[in-house]
Amino acid sequence: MGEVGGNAAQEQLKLFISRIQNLEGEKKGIADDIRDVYAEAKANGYDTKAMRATIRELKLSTQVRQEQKALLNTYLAAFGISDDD
Amino acid sequence: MGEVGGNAAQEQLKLFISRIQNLEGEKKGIADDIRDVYAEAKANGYDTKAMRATIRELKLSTQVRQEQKALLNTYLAAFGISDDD
Amino acid sequence: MGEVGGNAAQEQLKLFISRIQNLEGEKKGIADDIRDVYAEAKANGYDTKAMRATIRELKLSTQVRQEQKALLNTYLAAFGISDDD
Amino acid sequence: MGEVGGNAAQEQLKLFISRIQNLEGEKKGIADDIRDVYAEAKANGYDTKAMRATIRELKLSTQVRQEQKALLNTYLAAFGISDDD
DNA sequence: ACGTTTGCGCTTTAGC
DNA sequence: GCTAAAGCGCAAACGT
Repeated sequence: MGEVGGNAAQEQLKLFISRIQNLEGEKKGIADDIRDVYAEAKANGYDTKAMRATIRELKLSTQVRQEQKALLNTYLAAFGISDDD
Repeated sequence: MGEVGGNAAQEQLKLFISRIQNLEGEKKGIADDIRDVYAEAKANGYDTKAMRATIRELKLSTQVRQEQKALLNTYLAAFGISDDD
Repeated sequence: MGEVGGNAAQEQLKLFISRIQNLEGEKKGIADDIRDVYAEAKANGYDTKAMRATIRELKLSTQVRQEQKALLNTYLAAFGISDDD
Repeated sequence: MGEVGGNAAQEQLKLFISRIQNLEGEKKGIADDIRDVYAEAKANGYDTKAMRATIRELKLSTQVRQEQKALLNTYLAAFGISDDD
């Protein structure tokens, strides 16, 4: 009669996994969209390699800025100075 | 006169890059959601490593899985190890 | 008027960092060597993916390996799939 | 008489894997050395977190410089200009 | 000492 | 098919 605990746990597990699979599907869809944009840009005569390099550089620059800020905070912390910003 | 072709092209390029950056942002958001689900599952007592392995296995076709295992067993045999446990 | 303690400390710090950087360089060199061996094996017709899997299995103790497989099978059972093939 | 091809191949495989395992052992040794240097620095009163941040920043700066150069070359190539440097 | 969080290495995937 | 880059998993490191 009714479900045993083991089955309930199994159902919950299946639910978690189902959610993840759905999200992975969405993620793949987004990746496909990105491919499409690159293809469209290429069809309009743009150099996709240069575009990718540009995007990468923009991302890296942001990272460096964040890292420098973090580094400063680390130094301040090392000297017991609060770094509330 | 108005805009020269070069400027229009630049605007179009910036638009393409902007679209890609937005999509990459969305993709990252989905990835974060997936991480959250794993975290929630972990909080409910599930082993996330085994969950990941499960999802991987479900994704793999039976044929591919068997081929991979067969080759691994062939290589392990060189060390006198059987993986049939 | 000799060196102040601050400078000596700075020199010592630079030395520590230099040692670490050198060691990291060596470590990267070893990693490159490993890549080379895989490349050589591939050139000789071996499947590097299976080789990596083999090395991983050899590293794992039998007990741990069996525990992992048992848990995976438990999870797969929720989907009515047996991994005994 | 002599070895059959299969055995010879097995021996070669074992050799490749053995070489990789040795290199991985060396790599681990280097990693341990790095840990030791950090421990020694810490024992001398230095802040290891700040040290790690410093080393990371130095590495990242180098990466950015290389990426910028690569980006320039990509642009030059996109305009059909040779980038021999 | 443990749990959390970040960095590093590997795996996989996409482009050429 | 190969090379390179991005994403992910794991393990060590920090803070509590």
